[in-house]
Amino acid sequence: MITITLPDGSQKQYDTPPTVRQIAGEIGPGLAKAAIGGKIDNELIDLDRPITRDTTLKIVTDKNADADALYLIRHSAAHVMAEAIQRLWPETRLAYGPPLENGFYYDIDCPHPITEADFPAIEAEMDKIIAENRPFSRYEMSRDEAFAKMKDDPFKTDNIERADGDVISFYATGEPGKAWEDLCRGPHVPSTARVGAVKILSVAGAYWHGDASKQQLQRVYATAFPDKKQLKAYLAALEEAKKRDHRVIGRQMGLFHIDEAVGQGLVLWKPNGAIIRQELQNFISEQLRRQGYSQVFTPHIGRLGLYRTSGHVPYYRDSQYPPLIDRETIQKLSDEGCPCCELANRMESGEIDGYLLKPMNCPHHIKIYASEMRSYRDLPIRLAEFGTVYRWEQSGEIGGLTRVRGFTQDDAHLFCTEEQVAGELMGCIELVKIIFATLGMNDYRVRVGLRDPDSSKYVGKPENWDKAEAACRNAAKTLGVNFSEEPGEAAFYGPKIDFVVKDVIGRDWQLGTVQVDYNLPERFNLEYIGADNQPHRPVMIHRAPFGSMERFVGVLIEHFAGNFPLWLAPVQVAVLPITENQVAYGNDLIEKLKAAGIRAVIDDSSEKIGKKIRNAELEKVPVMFVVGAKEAEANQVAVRRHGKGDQGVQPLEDVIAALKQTIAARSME
RNA sequence: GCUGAUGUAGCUCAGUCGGUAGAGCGGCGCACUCGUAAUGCGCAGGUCGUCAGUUCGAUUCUGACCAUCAGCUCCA
Repeated sequence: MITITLPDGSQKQYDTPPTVRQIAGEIGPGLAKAAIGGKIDNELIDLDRPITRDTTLKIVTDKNADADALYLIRHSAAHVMAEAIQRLWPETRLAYGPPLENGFYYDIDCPHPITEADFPAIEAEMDKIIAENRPFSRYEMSRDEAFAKMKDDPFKTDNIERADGDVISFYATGEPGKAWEDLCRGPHVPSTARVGAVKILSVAGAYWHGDASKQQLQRVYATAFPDKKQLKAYLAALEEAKKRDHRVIGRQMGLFHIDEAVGQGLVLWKPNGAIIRQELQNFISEQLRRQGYSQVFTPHIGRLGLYRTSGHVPYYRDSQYPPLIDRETIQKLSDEGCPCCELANRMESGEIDGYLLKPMNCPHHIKIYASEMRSYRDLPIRLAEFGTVYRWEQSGEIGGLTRVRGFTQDDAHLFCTEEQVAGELMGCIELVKIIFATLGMNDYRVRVGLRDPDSSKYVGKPENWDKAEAACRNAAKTLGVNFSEEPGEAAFYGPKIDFVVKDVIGRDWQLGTVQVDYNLPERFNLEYIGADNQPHRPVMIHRAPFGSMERFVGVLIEHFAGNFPLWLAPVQVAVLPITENQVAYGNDLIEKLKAAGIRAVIDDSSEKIGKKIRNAELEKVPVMFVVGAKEAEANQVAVRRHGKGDQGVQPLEDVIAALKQTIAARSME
């Protein structure tokens, strides 16, 4: 007897294993028609797969396009796409084709380089297969049989090796043995027609097993929905998201510029962008004063030996700008006929000195700490700097403000005793939370980055790592937010707590970070004198609540879609005189706004008021003062808010007082 | 770094089957003096990403390089 429990709590009992199709049919013909699969406990299954145990059952339908339905549809669409591609290019071999959050892809080894021009043909072929309405038929065999069947296909052989269990399944779209088929764990929709509407999105290279030393395959990205309407809505949403891209808005609003002549990944902050950055810096500086930080300044370069001590040289040579060497040394080496590779070797060995553009601020801050004898009474010492660092990121990775080669961290290093670590970590996390709350950024995830036990890139003793990882884990637990532990995501000197957000096209970016470090204090032999009059080693905490100003502002632009709250808006008020006769009054307003510390511009062009309003709206200026003869007469302004329209005529002094208050409160308005 | 695509005016883009280019917006000028998302007319602006090659002639064809975009890999 098999008992099936439905979502409403009702139960059904069967003598022989029922299928989802059968159960759906008993509930109602409409449901049976809409059903594309089932979910027993937490496992998706085919519509026609017998259920052999007592379980809960949710019937998955394509009427309700939830995550389960989309998973089935997209997993099945991947098969349809693979079949279509193999019809067009029969020599194509299939590697791996999983569903994704918003679609699916298939990694293929295809002699024909697929380009966008091929998409319509692939889609047309897919549409044919969908129209053919062929059933997805599952059949199974033993692992050994599967190996024998797939012995000529290295990708599928590899997939079998990675599969769990002794039973390997195949899905044919049609009659097994006669129709197209693929090795697959399933489950799938009952027939190709249920795949609905598909769209090929892009194609890119992808390494087999994600290993850059392995063969590169073609990865075709696509998406699928139950019907054309939902597909269209998704594609429209993608287009909308692109308009929020910080690279687009950054240009429109004159926030930043990246110039080929300056260099890849090197950001020029234009006046409007500089205002946003400065406001953010002012904001965090206030928090730092409150939390007892000390501001420091350090130069952009440091001698190689410093980074040899820290561990940056030689481990991170490939991700740094090459060192600078003084002119005399270069001349001397040139006279000796020293080749470049020899120069590199001699610098690495320490035989030749040079300066590195700093890839991190910590060594400089460490030297500030070490410049005086420190007592336990001095601790914790918190050194903060908006420090600009340079890293040689791979060219293919660079883009916009989110991944750059020169960036400014809102960096600080805390030197404290072992006992103070937990409290200091809490303070750092609090800071990040304040920032996110102030800016209304609630959609973030927290990652605790731990060391990868199999990697050799880390410095320091295992026992130090254990202590540091425990401290991070404990601090994360106090957050009140879910977090994931991710091995391999640690910094080379210690574990970290990262705050990660998504950009408009769904890419993850690390913003705030808090890192515990027992290792650099040891490498630099840092000390403080304890109450016992003995030297002790401090613990270091690295933290940057924004992460980098560049990346943070990039993400922030997209978060607000350029519609910044008043305190951050580059232009806070646009004064719009209705005719030239009010320009003098308008200029008067500008002076008064300036005196109140409000950033304002006047549109004294000879355009009509409608055009002036349109321009100010497009420039996303939060507040507009529309002033005509009546307002000038009465020392009033007609207030208009961006996106909200006319707010009515108000006395100037009242409006300015209200704006000042909103700005001072850093309100989200 | 790898795979693929792209690069024409400040921006968005059209165009040239090889004979040195055009629109809209923006800018400038003039007229209009206007009440909550586009007033009209005129003008200026381009070594068609860079450098080679083929050709009588290259923005167009070929190659290399640079940059941008997407993905992969990487990210102290």
